[in-house]
Amino acid sequence: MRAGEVTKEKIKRSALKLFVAQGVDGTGVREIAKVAGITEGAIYRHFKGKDELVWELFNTHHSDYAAQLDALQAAQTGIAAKLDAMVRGFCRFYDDDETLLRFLLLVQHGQLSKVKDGAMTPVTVMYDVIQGGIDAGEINVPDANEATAWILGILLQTATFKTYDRLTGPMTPRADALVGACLRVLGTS
Amino acid sequence: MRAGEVTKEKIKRSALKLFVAQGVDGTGVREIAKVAGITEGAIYRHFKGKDELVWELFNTHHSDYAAQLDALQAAQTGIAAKLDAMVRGFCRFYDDDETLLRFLLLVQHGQLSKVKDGAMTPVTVMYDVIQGGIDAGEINVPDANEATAWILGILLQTATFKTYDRLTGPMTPRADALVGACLRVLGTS
Amino acid sequence: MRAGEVTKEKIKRSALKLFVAQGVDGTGVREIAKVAGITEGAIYRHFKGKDELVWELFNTHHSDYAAQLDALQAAQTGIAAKLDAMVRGFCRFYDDDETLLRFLLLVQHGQLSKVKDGAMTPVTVMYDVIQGGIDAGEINVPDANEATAWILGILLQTATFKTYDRLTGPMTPRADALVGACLRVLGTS
Amino acid sequence: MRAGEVTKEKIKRSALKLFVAQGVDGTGVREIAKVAGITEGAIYRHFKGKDELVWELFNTHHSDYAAQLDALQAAQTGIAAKLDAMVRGFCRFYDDDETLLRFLLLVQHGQLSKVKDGAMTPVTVMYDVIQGGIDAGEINVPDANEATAWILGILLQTATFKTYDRLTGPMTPRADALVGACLRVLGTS
DNA sequence: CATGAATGAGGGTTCATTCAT
DNA sequence: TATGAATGAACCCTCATTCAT
Repeated sequence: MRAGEVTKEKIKRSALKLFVAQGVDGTGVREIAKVAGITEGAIYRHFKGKDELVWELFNTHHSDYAAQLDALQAAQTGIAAKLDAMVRGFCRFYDDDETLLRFLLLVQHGQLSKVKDGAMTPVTVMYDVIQGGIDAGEINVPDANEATAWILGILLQTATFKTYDRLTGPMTPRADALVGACLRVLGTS
Repeated sequence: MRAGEVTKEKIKRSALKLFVAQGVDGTGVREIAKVAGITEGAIYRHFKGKDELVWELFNTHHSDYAAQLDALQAAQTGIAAKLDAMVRGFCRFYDDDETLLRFLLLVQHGQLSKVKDGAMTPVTVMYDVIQGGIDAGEINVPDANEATAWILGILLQTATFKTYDRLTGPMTPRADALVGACLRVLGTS
Repeated sequence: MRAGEVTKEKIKRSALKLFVAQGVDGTGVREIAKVAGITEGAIYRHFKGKDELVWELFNTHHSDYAAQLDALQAAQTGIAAKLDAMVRGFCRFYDDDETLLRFLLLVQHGQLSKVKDGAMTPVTVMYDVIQGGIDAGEINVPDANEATAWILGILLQTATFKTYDRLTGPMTPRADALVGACLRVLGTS
Repeated sequence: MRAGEVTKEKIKRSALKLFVAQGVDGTGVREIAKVAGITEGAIYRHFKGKDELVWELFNTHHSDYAAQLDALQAAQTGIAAKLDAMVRGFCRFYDDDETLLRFLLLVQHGQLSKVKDGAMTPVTVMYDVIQGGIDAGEINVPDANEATAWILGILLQTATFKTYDRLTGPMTPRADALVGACLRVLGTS
């Protein structure tokens, strides 16, 4: 890894932590630099500006998560198996890098509109799986979009409760319960 | 309503709209004043500062929502009826004042820690109902907190999807489907 | 004069002096504020930004000078009398507010392109007078534009020499000599 | 020409173009380097800093122009012939390298004070010629300095008009007219 | 009660320059 | 020699807040 790359990674890590703790608007470039152990100006060698830093942080991982979720579901057959794989994947992602996942949830409001239409996102991956289940007659819900909201809501609010300390400990042990909840909500037999 | 009260309400309404559209940090006092049709300085006659404005906006309605939800569930007997009333109430709240509900979701991260311990919130109301259902043997879930996350997730993510235009139209027509989803996820017989 | 107007004038005067002494790019907003006896932020209540300050300073006086020169020539008949009036006017302007005139010369490069086409400027006023003299057969030069450059060159370079201290004392006593030079260069009989 | 010299010339040419187009303060070292096809740091191997680059650019050519003008006038006898040679020389200089001449006009404000007293400059060359004409009784003007301003004004403002596109085409075809104007303004018979 | 001028701290960003590689 | 990462000061500008009017 080149010298510059190390700095860039330090900037990204520091920014991530601060953004999660204080929000994007609440975090200054000066502060990011200080935590990264460099000076403000150095950030601008690696990013065109604060906006680009936020966007790169979001887009890289958002796309990556989508791709990983998609790979997990594609390896399975049937809605139950696909959902099982995705939920477990989600829990693993969370436990691997909680800060990153919280960041993605935090900034999606501002960044999601920049994602180009038709791009694969965690939401579209989930939607496609559910729509597939409907088409195959495996689940019985009136609308795939609505059902997608339910599944994502169950997963994300569980994660959110951990943020507020209403739930503690890692996510992975909760995977079984989450899979059960998701299958029930979708009305699988 | 006194003259001063009218101004105060204008400030609160303007702030609410702007906060939802641009975020709290992204909205300046100058801008709030302009939309309210007054000047910056006048705001400080009604609020100690921007923070207090945000807090008053949050806490008033947050408590109010909690109280209303609690009244709705208290009037019913049995988990199914209680949940039905609360979900329909939530949908009505959303349709009545979408901006307000979005605001509460938006700022909860920063404000929730200021809510004094033991206070009644929408979350605690929902938790108590679910815990009651568990105690009464009406539902079969391992942990009331976890189940609370599921129910809130289903409701809030549905609202969130409306924000992103993945779902359209009012919430109330979706109440039946939401009640069904919630009951299934809780494993009621 | 309202309180705010006083401050605005102080800002404009301070900026003018500093711009002339150090150039526009070489003068910071902080410095302007300090010389004006206020803080940086106060400047932005009176001007949208540094650019607007420069533009207002330039355009106001540039247009004003043009109008005054035009009035002076319009009151006279014949190229000789018109030129005489304009040259004396120029000398008076210079002696009245040397800083202002130097500023106009200094920034014209950057600002002149913002002047809307067809607007009256000192250059167009002079051009019109000379073109009139050509049409009337009073002077014998091949091209009005070229002759306009000569006249303006004589006047402005004389002013420039004062900036470099190659010439000293007020301009007005030089008016006779300047008028003579201008008439000779135009080939009046 | 050594390899290093080639780079140095590229830097000087790039800087010249950018300075003329954007001003000295408006042009960054980073930008100069990019246009020259090198990196920022490399500039500092050839120049102590930006100031030295500007100064070297100015002084070299300013002195050179003075020397060339002086040689031209020295080869002639009589004010008329000397002036004729200098004006034609000026036109040739302009047509040969317009960018360079514009640069000299642009930065003279800031750099002229660094020229050591007694040094030969285009201004002093012109002054000496005119003073010589006065002493010889060939021209009749009250003050050599004033007359120098007139002659330089005629020449430089003509060049300036070309910058503003009020005059177009090369300078050389205008030489006859310029010589005529200069001789008239000096009152030669 | 309301105004809007002013403050002072901080925002994101660019700059000329230095220096390890 | 040349690179480009890094510095640190300065840039223009916006902010929440105060206060004389």
